[in-house]
Amino acid sequence: MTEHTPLPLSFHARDPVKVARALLGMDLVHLHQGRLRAGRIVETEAYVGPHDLACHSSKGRTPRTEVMFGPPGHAYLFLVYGMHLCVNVVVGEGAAVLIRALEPLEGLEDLRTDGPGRLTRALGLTLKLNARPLDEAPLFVARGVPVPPRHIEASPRIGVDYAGEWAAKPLRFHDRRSMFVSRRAR
DNA sequence: GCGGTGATAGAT
DNA sequence: TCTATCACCGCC
Repeated sequence: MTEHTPLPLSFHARDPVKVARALLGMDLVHLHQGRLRAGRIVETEAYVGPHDLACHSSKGRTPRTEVMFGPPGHAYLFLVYGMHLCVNVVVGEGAAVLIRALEPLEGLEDLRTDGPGRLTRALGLTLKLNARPLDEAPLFVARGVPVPPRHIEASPRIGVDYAGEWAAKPLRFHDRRSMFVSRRAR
């Protein structure tokens, strides 16, 4: 089994765009019922704070968004369209980074991990993981190989057309070399 | 292209 | 309580 070293919570305590770029090449690991499932992060989106109209925290502090105002490095999970979970890394101050695609590393054979809903299903994540720290089991971000800036492409975020001028901002990032970015990101 | 599905937030 | 909305996906 591959070695997986959790990153410290302080890794995520930076400008949200920097975190979104720095997470590319890191690993997302889920340890559950004796199964280890892990993938390399190849696509992210930054939701930069309450002033960002695409960001859930722009609705203010609610029971759901409270975790985004908490300490960096914790998980923010939510259900969209009644059946798909999305997983974010909290940056703090109302900001978070959505993980949109993984390259399978371990325990994900024959499962699709290109897309925010697919990857949470493949990893077996549940809403119960919401607000948990991401530096320890069962769910953590592990040290990987950073993606050099020349291989990172920025583009508009997916599915946020309602967000006015914020919809067009280049806050999605992906590793150009990866075959596993979600379809609409290529 | 279209609809399933259920948590969430705000209205009633 | 009721209703609108939704950071998606699979199938047509």
